[in-house]
Amino acid sequence: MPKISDARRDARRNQILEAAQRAFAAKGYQHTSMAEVIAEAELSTGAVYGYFDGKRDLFAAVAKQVLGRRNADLVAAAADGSPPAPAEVLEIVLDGTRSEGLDLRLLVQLWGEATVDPEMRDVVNAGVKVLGGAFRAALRRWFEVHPEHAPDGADVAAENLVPVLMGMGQGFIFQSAMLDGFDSRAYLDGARRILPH
Amino acid sequence: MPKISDARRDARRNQILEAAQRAFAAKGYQHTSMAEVIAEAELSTGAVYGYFDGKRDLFAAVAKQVLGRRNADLVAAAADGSPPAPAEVLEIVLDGTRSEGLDLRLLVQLWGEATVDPEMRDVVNAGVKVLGGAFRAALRRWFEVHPEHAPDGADVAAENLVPVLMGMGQGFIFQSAMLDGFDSRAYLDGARRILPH
DNA sequence: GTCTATAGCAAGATAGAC
DNA sequence: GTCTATCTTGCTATAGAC
Repeated sequence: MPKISDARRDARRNQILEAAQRAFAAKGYQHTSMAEVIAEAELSTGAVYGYFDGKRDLFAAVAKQVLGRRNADLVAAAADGSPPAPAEVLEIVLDGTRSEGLDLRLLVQLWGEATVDPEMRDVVNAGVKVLGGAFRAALRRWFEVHPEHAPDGADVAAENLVPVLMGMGQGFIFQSAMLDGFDSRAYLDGARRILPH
Repeated sequence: MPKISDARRDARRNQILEAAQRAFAAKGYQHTSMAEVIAEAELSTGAVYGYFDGKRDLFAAVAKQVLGRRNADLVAAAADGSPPAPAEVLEIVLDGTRSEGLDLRLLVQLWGEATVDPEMRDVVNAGVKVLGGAFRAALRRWFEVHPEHAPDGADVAAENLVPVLMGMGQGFIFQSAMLDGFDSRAYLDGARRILPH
């Protein structure tokens, strides 16, 4: 039986998660000390360790939350109205990050960490799998309405397009986080030009 | 005046770089200690610090070498014969990494580090700039031969395609390094299908 | 130029009071 | 549940012999 209400516990947990997200985005996961996360959350060591096992656990939780929100965007947008075109699918997901003010460097840091940490790798794989499913479903619906772009059927067309469309999204994230003078409109224009429409 | 010949010095330097590349790829830049790099190179602390200022300097040098080789591949392939189609441009660069046996996780780690380390960020920006120039030149030549895909001229068509084509390459690198059961052929097939040809 | 040994520091996590 | 104080570990980089 918890000493404080579940609602209050959840609020604290969220307070810590949001502070961690800010801190990690600012200085990077690797270069952020627990002391900095704790200061950002305006709590004390003991309090934070009461909610999370440590720095890795905290980063994994932040990542899961972020990936979950991206997926929710796409599912919501695909559910109502006419199915979005491939380029629009990409824009929905990327716009979600922008409107949320998500620092895309955080995702690139997650990728880097996932290359050597199996726990993080699992988080990334799970995120890509879920998001990929949402991509596939949205594309399939669009190809059903546009059979002229799907000679072998909507299923096959969607299946073929998913990896490379996600790749274009990952490329956007990378370039946006990394390149001086990245032009997101030009990138999306280029994508629109080659994607079926 | 060097106490040992330049050739010998270069060989030592390369020995260290290759050891560092192996060590970083295996455990990740962040999680590799200098002691491990030194053991891999079969040298001693003092010897390694005689050639590099420290771990960061070493990683930057490894990254520059790798990016330089990728660029050389593309320049060489574009120079002779008929200009490669967009999908082929992508394949040339990605095949180069495979034939070299480069562990793509190394690049993803570089990206992660570059989000927080200005020196690494400069390395990545310089690499993308050079490689982007090679992409642009190759695409321009192809569009000149295929004006039906370039209504506004070869220059504009190439300019528009470069960011998203590089993005597809970055997506490939990410997925290849990260996803369980990544199918590189399926990815490239999907790319070929949407790219002009 | 290369070696061994170690100084010196940063930071993740814990112990115990309240 | 939350706080302060601190313990412990691991690692980068240097100093000095050969």
